[in-house]
Amino acid sequence: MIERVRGFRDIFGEELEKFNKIREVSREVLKAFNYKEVILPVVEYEELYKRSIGDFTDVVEKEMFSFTDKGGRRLALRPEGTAGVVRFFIENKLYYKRPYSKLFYEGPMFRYERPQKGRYRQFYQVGAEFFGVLEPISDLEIILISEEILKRLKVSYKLHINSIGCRVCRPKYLEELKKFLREREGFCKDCQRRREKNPLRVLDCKEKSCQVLVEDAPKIDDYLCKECKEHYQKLKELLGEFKVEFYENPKLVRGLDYYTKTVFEFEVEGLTVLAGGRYDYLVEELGGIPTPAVGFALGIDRLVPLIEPPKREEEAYLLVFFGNGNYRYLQRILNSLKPKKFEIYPKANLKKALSFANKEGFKFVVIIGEDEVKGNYITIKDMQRGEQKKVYML
RNA sequence: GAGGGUGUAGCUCAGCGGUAGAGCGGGGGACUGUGGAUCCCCAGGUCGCGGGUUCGAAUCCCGUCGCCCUCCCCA
Repeated sequence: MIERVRGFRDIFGEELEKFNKIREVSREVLKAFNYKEVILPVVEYEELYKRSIGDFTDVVEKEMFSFTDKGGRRLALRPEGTAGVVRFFIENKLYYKRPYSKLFYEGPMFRYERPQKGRYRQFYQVGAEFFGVLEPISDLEIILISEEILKRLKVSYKLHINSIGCRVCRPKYLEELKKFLREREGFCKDCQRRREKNPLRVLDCKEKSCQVLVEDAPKIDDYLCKECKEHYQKLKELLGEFKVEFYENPKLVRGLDYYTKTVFEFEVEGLTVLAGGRYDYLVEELGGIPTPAVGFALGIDRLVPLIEPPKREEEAYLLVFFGNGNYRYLQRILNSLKPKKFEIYPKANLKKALSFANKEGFKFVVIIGEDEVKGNYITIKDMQRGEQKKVYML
C-alpha cells in the first residue's frame, strides 16, 4: 500500500470544517481592515529565502525543501510567506503606486523538519503584511487584527512582545552579549553552540544552570537606540490605549533574521499560534526602495485543535423513494426542494433510510412511497421530534 | 540531527513462545412502509516491513519504516 509521505497529512471531516472556519474568520477580519489578498507561488528561487530569512538560520540551513529543476535552477518550496510577498511587492513596484500597501495571503508552507505536535512538513498559514509605514500605529494595527481573529475564534491567548532593535543598535547589543557569554563557563551543550550562532537563544534556555549564568547578562533594553526605544515605548502606550493586554518578554526572539524592532507572539498552551514583527530593511535588502513593514502569520494547523467546530448549517433532507418506478413524481419533489440541502437514499428501504438518517444527522426524512404517489402528497418525518406529517403537492 | 514511547480487524485496544481475540463501528436478521432500545448471526486481519533465533514467533533478537512525545527550531 502506498501511504502518505512523512510529515504530510490529509485534512477531512470535522477537522476540515474547523480548518475552513479559521480561514474564513481570518479573511473576514483582514478584509474588514481593508487588506488585499494575493495568491503567490509555492515555489521561489532558493536565493530569496536565503537572503531574507538568513543563510544561517535553521529554517534555511536544515529545513528547506530545496531542489534543482530540470533547467538547473535552484528552487525551494516556500518555508514561510513574507519573503514571497516582499518579492511580489518589489517586482510590482507597489512602493511607487501608493503611500502604503496592505496585503494578505493564505496557503501551505513547507519545512523539512521532524513532525511533532502542531508541526507538519506541509502546514498552513494566513499572513498579512503592512508596507510603507514606520510609525508604531502600523504595529498596533497588525496586533489588533491578530487579536481580533483569535477572539472571534474564541481561543484564549497570551500576547508577548519585545523589541530587538534595529541595524544600529542590535549588532552592538549582540556583540556585548556574545562577549558576556564568552567570558562564562558551564553552559549546557546546546548553549555552547548557541553562544556564537544564536546568542539570544541562550537567554531562554530551559537548563537551570544556564539561567543562573545568564541572570546578569546585558539586556536589550539598555542597548536600544533612541529611535527604537521611542518606537517601543509608543507602541506600548498605544496597546494600553486600545486595551490590548500584553506581556513584555525581553527574551522573546524570532528565528528569522529579517525582524527589527517589534516582535510579538500569541501563545496558547505553550504553543505559538500566531507571530510576527517588523522588518524595516527587508524590502531594501531584496532590491526594492527602502520601505518599512510589519506583518504576522498564523498557523492554521495549530489553531485547529483549539477551536470549536462550526455549527451545522441548514437542516438536511433525506429522500426515500419507493414509489413503484414513478420517477416523474420524484422529479417534481426534487424541483420543489431545490434550494434545500438534500440527499436521495439510494435504496428503496425505509427502515434503513431512517437508521441512516439518524446516524448522519439528517433533520428530516421525506418519504415518497406508493401511497404518497397515489395520493399526490409526500410524508415528511421530523427525526428529532419523531413526528411526521403529510404535505400535499399542488 | 538527538532521546523516549509505540505499530495486532474500519476505530480503541487485549494477547507477549504453541492453531489470531474483545468492545465499538459495519453488514444481515428478529420487525415485507418507519430510526435512535433490545436480542441473534456474519464479517475473516501480509499481527507495519525485512531478516534472524526456535520443532514452532504477533509474542525473543537485529535492522528498517511510520506515528506520538521531548530537545533543537519554528506558525
